[in-house]
Amino acid sequence: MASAKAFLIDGTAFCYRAFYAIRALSTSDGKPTNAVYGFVTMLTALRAAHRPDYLAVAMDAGKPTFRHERYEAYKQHRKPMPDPLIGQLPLIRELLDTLRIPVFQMEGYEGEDLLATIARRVATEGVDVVLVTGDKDALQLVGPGLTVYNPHKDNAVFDAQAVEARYGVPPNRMVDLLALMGDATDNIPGVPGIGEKTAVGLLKRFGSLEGLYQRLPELPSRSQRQSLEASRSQVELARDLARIDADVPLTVRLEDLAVQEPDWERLRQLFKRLEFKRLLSELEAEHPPAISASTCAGRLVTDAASAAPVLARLKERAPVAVRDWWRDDAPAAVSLAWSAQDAWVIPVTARCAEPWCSELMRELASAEQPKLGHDLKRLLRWWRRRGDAGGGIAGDTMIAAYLLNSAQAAPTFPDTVEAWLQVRLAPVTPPAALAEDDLLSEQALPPSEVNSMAAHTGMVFALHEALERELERAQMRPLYRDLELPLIGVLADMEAHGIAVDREWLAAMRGRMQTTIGELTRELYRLAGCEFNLNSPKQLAEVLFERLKLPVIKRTKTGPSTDAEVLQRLATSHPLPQRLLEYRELSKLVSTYLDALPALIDPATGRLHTTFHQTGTATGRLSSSDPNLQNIPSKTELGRQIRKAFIPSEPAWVLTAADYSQIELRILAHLSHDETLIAAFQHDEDIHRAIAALIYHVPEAEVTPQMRYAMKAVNYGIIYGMSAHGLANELECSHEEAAEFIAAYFQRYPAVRAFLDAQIEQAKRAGYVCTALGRRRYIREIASPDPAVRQFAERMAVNAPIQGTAADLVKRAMLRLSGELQRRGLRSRLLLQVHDELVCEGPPDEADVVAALLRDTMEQALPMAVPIRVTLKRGPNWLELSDVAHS
DNA sequence: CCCTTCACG
DNA sequence: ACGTACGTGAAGGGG
Repeated sequence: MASAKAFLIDGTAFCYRAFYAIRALSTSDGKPTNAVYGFVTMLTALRAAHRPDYLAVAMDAGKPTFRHERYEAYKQHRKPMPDPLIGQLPLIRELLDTLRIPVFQMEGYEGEDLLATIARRVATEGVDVVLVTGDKDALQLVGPGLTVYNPHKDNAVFDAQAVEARYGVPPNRMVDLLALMGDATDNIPGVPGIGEKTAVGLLKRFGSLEGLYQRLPELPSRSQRQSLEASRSQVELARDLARIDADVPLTVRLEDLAVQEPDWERLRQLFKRLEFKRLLSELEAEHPPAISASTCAGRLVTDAASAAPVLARLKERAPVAVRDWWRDDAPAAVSLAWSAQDAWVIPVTARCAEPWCSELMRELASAEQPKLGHDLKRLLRWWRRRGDAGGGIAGDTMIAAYLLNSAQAAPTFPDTVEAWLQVRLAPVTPPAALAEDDLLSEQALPPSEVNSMAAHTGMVFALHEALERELERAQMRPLYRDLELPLIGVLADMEAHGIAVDREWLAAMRGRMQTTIGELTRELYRLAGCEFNLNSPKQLAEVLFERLKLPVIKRTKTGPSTDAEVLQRLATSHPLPQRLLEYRELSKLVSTYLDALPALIDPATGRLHTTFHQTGTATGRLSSSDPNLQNIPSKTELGRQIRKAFIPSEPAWVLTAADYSQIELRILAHLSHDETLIAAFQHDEDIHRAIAALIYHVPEAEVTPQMRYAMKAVNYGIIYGMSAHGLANELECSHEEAAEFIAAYFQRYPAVRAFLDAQIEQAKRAGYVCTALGRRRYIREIASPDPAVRQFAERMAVNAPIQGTAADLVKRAMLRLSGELQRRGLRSRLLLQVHDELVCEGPPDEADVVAALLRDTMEQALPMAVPIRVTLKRGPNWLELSDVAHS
């Protein structure tokens, strides 16, 4: 049997090698990682190739050693270690610790001294030692059972024979050789006129340095004699310096060096932190994320008897952690925990109808029962639909995590736990994969799954605590507690109630449009001279630009563009583009709305139930999906007809829609404190006209529609962080003209300029910008060296506080409105939010009260330096709305 | 799954 | 050398 192998690595040399071998790498926040990366890959390669039984790494202490004391110039010419490498040393230490590889380091000694010392101890136990280093000094240690391996020089392994073959002297004479010929890396000069060849020759003849000096007169060459004589003391010093000290006072036991299983979980965390994506995925492929938190034993609730203690706990009304496990549109199981050790799993689907389960759900849903969870809106919506009251949300980790990092859309619960608690939760087999009929059988819901679910649930408390602490630090607790948390219930109600639609109207529209689409299709084929897929931009491009030889106006990443702007321009040279625009408008309406909406009507209610996403945007806005009810057409007459399908849910009821008027501009005036802009709003007239009058220096009455249009574009440009180029594009004017508009605007509104600059400044300084209610958007790209990326970040920094404050405002209005509707016992209810618009329905006799409430809650949502105005309309559907007179 | 296009504010 | 306002979601094509 081959004897065991110990690989002892010169860590400092390894670091240098890794640092210079790997191109600059860094994490997204700019911390260099190339040396760590190189260290990992080199070490992995070494282990894979040689499968050592023992491993150790020795590092220089970075402090003067006995060598410096004896020789001032020792290594003095060496440049200090580069800062980016120094910065990575702690990470490399952490890496080695995680890999469970022992690291030796001692003041006053170099790594090689430690390696030699360890090697000597280890060798006595019959283990073959391999020193991993590129330093020639180490060759002096070579002997029986000890070789030197330089992985970067042809994988050369030096045993005694190889040393002699390469250097012409045995290992124990290497110090003599190095002293004679010098060693540039250590700043040791050597003897003038004596190079490697001569030095080897001398040592062969005289045996050793000592022998050489004793028998110096025997040397025939006078010049060599003189040179050696003159540098004798220096050569002897060099020899002593080169001699590795294998007697470092250090305790080491062989078993400490035994190769161990790395701490995979910590290694995963480290790779993740360092953003080593490839290494991370390779690691996860071989070592799936560790299961943790499995100490939590969950108890299964399957009948009235096992439900009794849970019911009793619920009656105490202590905060409870809740997690829900969904199959399709209903929770397959709900798990509860009062502490990490006190968790219960209730399979819901199978037992939903039984009284004990209904009672549990009712107690849990109760507004009196404080609940902590992750995306509680989903459960709340389900409870509302079942007729349970629903409420009592004491915390939601999804919302809290979103407020702390709105850049990342809706992270899952395990991801959030991992990000904040550095714990990887064992995956739970989705109950959807479990048997439909019987969730209660051992096979369908094995104890390991129950325990995993319990572990997740128990983790809610710790996660929420960590998030709340951070919210407190970021001064977002009021935003969280007083706005976002209570909004969950409002949104759940809106979703659960849904909005009624007129199927017949949608079907009739669809029929009409299909006919037109058929006609258009035939005509388009005729105009093209061939049949092609009208929905394929690629095939269309071929027809337009190759077959019809029309000019390419602009390009996308993949080919010539065929978007509406391009087609509009081509329309003057050929009839096809115009027809295609018409086709596109119709096919968009049919596929996105007329086909999709009826399919999403809930058969149980006959209504559309959108999902509002409270954590979907970077700015604080809501988003809506399945279906998206925030992008129902309004701009073209044809598209607007779709709105006629949105109707009240009771006969004779009315819809009331309330729109903020120029909300973002008003917010800009408020946030910038620009007196001129504030005054313009206080006069409460057509703001674009008023601003145009100021910029063009004409009386308001003489502002032309073109002037007003241009000012409107400039106003929106400001909100979007405009560039002269963008504005020129929008206004179809020259770059110079656009620049003049902007200059004139900022001259008129200097505080606006200052405000915009301050946002960019704030983003640069703090890394984030804030809304009126303290909502943050982190903008890391603001420091990007790439000007395009940076400018994009600057526009985000300008836009986010404005768009986000508008979101704050409308959310507050929703909250108050919903509270008032409830408090007054009105039957009217809030149905939709479309960013700056709220839509309600209710009986006609409540319509005036509702209109007044909408106006009041929306206009008074936050104290502002400018008046906030709301336009109110009502009618029998979302299309046919008439103005509500100002009361 | 990514891209393009287009619906909204 | 290149594309240019901010924020979304959905559909359809194509690799």
